[in-house]
Amino acid sequence: MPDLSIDVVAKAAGVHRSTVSRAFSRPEAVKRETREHILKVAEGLGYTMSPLAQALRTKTSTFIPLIVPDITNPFFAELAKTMTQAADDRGYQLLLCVTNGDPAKTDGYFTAMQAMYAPFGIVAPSTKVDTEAMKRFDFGHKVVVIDRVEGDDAVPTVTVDSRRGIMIALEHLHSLGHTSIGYVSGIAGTHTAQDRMDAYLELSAESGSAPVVLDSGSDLDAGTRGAEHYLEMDNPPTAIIAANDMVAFAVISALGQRGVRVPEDVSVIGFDGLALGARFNPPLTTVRQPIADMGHIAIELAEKQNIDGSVDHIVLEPQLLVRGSTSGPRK
Amino acid sequence: MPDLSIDVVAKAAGVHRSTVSRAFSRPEAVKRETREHILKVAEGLGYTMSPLAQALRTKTSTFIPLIVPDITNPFFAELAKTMTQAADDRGYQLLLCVTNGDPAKTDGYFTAMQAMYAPFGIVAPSTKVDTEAMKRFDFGHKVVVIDRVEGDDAVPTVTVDSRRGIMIALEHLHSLGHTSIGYVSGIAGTHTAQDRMDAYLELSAESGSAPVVLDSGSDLDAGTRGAEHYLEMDNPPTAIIAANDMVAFAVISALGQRGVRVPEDVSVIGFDGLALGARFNPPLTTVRQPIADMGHIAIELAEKQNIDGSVDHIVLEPQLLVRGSTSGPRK
DNA sequence: TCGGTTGCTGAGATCGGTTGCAATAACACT
DNA sequence: AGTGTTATTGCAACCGATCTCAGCAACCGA
Repeated sequence: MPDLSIDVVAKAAGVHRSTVSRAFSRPEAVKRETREHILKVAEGLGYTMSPLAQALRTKTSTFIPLIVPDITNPFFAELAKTMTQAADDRGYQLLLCVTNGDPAKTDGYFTAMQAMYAPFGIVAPSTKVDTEAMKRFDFGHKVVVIDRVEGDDAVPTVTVDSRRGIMIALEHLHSLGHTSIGYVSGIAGTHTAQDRMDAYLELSAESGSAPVVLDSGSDLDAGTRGAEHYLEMDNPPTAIIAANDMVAFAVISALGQRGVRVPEDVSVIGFDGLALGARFNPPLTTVRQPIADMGHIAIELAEKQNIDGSVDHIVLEPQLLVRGSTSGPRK
Repeated sequence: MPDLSIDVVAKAAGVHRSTVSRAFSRPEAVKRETREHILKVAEGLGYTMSPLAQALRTKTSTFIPLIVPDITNPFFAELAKTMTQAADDRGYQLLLCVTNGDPAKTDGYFTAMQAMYAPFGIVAPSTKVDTEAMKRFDFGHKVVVIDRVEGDDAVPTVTVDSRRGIMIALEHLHSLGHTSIGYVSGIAGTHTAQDRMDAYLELSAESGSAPVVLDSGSDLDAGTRGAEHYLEMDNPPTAIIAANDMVAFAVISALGQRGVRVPEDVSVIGFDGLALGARFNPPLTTVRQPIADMGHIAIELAEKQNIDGSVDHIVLEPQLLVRGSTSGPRK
């Protein structure tokens, strides 16, 4: 594969490099036939422009970093998937950056992002660590966050309405006849986790039933502990809301190992709407986040901000997704 | 953030650009004190070299593309996770490329990879499409494939021993007392899927029991169809081997919806060893692939090949991971 | 026929580094 | 002191594009 530079094409087409460059990046500035000829020659040679050289010169690239803490978490995986598509649709190239919760790595990715002249980046939920780093690198105006953020003002965000989601879950459970509804918390550090918990506490109180927090832990074992707590109770709730689908899985699994069946003995509802949930045993009823929309919107927000400097905060509506893990309470 | 180029540092340190360059990339070529001084100045300015400019000039970068068909599949997610780490350990930066099975995208990533001067790339399973593209782009000698490959010779591979894995599953099931063991196939197009199927067929025959292929389909619904098939049988097997964990999940889920319980009514064993399986209901017994090892080894293989041109084929041993989805056959 | 536009293309500097080559300094040896 | 090495550093071309500016031809109206 002979090295193909713009000069090679230029020579082959009998024009100057700058003309070739224009033929590609500013078509209207080149005479129609010249351009067509150049394009044909380039095509024949199998030439493509070097994104590196391009980025170096123009100080802007088409690389969009997506920073997630853990790609193993299906929520982030689905997000990554739809965002890859969304980015692609708009001519960007998504770069997945997995921090594994390591602040040093977050820092690393931010500097890399800077160095690669990424026009903007997307940060998925999103501990304080990440947002701090964001500011430190003066990226406040080039990042979209998929979560609510501390100083809500500086950076655009897209979130789903946590309170509404919990409300939907509660309503669903109420409508099935449940009155005693427990809660198991999710991954700590994120605002959404906190929001969901708060919403549960408030809405429970409002509806007159006492909140039962089975576990407020942060790690992946919250589900397991929540289940244990449930088993120890004299008068356990007849339904459980899990802060997210992964936790719901863990709860159901742990319960199952103790002989408690879902939904026969206790109903469980998740939060996320993972595709995986459809293949769980039983299929998981859950509050669905419009993940695909989030991806597209995040990119739109970023582009919009880059143009007119606007900082928007989009809040999406979650939806109820009824599958098999909820039913009426056991008599 | 003032633009930080090598010249800025050079001026600040009172030396020439080339000296700064050497201080970073060829330390031994600069007098100790000079280097230290430069590094200090750079540090103070918060300077980092531009990987872009560097790659452009040296025609080699530290970007390692990892090409996967679907990041939503937990197997690839786990692979991506460990490979990110492995790459990081060696000073590389992993770029996750998700093709969603789109050949055009695969092509796109390959050219991008070429343009970015990636020293090599990793392709995870891996339909014919991918391997063809590999050759088309003359990347045969710069790619490691995580799967077995057609013309096994040209490109280094790391795989786990499918036959051995199936054997382990079979042995486990036999030791529990099962004699009639069904099989549900996995995602098509990959060699590993074919290998596992073949191994099942052969080994079943050898052990004297007739193979029962519940579904040989390729898509994600193979599990569901397999379960349906099972339900229609007059004399269904007492255990099922699923070609991979995802399929196992689907099988158990579909079975569960029809009132068939695992492992009480039928045992199910998966293949992959996903962390997710531990939180399934019931926790999934499975044949574990050493995913983390695969990641590290893939990178080692690539580096080795880059140095001495060797093309190795590493085959790893799978392990049995007993959890809760298998037990003795129902009397 | 001449000054003024307009449209297109070529020259050459530049982005941020790398690197072969030359220049200088320092040191060893006869 | 004279000469040969060796260690450092500066110079300048180069990687593959982009972009401003200038040159040039065609075109317009008077």
